[in-house]
Amino acid sequence: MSTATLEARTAPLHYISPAEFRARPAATLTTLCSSCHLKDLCLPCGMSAPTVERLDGLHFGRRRVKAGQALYRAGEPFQTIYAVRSGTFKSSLTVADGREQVSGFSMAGELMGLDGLAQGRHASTATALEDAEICAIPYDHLMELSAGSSELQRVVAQLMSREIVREHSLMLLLGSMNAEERLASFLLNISQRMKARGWSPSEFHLRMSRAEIGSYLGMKLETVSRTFSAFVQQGLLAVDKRHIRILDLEALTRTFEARLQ
Amino acid sequence: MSTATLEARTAPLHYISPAEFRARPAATLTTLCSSCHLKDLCLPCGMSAPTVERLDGLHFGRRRVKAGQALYRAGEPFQTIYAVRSGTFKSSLTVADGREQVSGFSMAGELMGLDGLAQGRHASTATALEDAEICAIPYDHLMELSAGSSELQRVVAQLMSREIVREHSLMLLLGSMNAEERLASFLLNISQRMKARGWSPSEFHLRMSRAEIGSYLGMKLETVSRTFSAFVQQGLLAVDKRHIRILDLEALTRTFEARLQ
DNA sequence: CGGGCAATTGATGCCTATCAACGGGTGTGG
DNA sequence: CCACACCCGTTGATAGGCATCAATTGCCCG
Repeated sequence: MSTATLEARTAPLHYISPAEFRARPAATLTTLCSSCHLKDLCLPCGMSAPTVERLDGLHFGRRRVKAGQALYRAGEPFQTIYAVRSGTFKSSLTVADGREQVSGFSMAGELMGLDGLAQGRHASTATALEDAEICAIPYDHLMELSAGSSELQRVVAQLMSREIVREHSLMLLLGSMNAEERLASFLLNISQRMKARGWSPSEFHLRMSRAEIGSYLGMKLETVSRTFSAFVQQGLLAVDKRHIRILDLEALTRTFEARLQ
Repeated sequence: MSTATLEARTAPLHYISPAEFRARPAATLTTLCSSCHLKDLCLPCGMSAPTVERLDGLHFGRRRVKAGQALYRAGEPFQTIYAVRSGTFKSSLTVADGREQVSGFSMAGELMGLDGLAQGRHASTATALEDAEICAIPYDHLMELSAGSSELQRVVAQLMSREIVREHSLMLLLGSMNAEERLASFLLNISQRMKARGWSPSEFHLRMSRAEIGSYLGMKLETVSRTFSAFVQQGLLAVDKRHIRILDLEALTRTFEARLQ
């Protein structure tokens, strides 16, 4: 881990404030969806070519976010949704005493911030787990544009609905699975998302700590660690810290489905 | 409980199929949002008067749903969202073996079915817990109308975002609260929703079984029952089956906040 | 009156949280 | 340059909370 990374991860919670972050001079780099290598994963996914070209008119600003920095924080005014270009983020909910619950992880091509629309303020905090780059999508502009395009309107609505469905499955997990099922489910999900991005689905590097995985899965970090060890002993995985190799995908899937049949 | 109610609740899962249900002749009764007594809770909430009048043009169909009937089922094509006019619904996710996990309860003025948009098919099943009445809102028509009204567009998007935020808090509950905190949280939530509807916030009748509450809160029905008994012993509640009286709201709130400070 | 379901309560065991100790890696400061 | 602090991850011992199995009551209805 680089010096900058460690500094940021261990700093009092955020390295520079998001307000400060956004106060920077406007990004000089902008992105065109039509020529983006992520267009099959990201906002344009499922759109017709003409509609994607309309998106180009918005010239989404690109920004870098260093590991440990917050992209936005719960309570801040909502104006922008974000698409991950590179790197990994965690979204977390903060409760009164400052403890956090991780509500999701976001990888390249995934959108963040849709939960801010309800109250006009961000409902969660997005933190980079490694140096990352994002597209900033001004929500107002996107709405104006989609007023003139039923297709764009549909896609945006679908994205929000997909977020609801995603949370459904997390509720299933938190409500009715045991530790092994939870971790298996998590690993299979990561594996699929890696595959969709052209990476190996069977060997990857986790960007989050055991504590962050545990928070996401509703268990303690020690239990996460023990469950990893159990999977290794069962011959399902090879684990070296955050480096994971899936040795027996079918058995892992069976573990995950233990409660589903 | 009426004969019809019991019949329906104990029938092999649904009394008449939703397909059959929807194949009925078009409802003769339609509803105007502008003159609806629920307009401050429901879809029109937060809209300007002119926009609400535009909604009137859609003439939402009204339908009755008997206790135990499914309004829609997971996997069915998505065309319509629904607003509860009267009665209570549960939304549930079904896993492979037929077991269900309750993902929410809906009361008068609340919308259901927004999760169906993601895949074009309903992601959950909505079942009436008592005889109920709903407004059927054709999603296509709503989209057409909102293309011409940025205000309507905003409200619909906010409704979806609100659903995401609602699920956030359920994730917090499932991920980090113990049995007493979960049940306290549930009761306080019901209490607030009762109050918003002009009913007593301190004395009400639950429409769902202990098993349904347990499924929603990620615990077993026996634990729900025991936790109710514990609250009675602590003087927080009076409980007679499904009839609940909150005796010490502050203490209940403290229980709920035990993990939040 | 008997069958079936909802709810309650008791006894027991398991899963996971909790507390604790240790090793490895990395940055810091004497 | 090395001792030290700190964080991350792992593993062990123990305790506690909740699931599980089981029995009972009350209620509704056939």
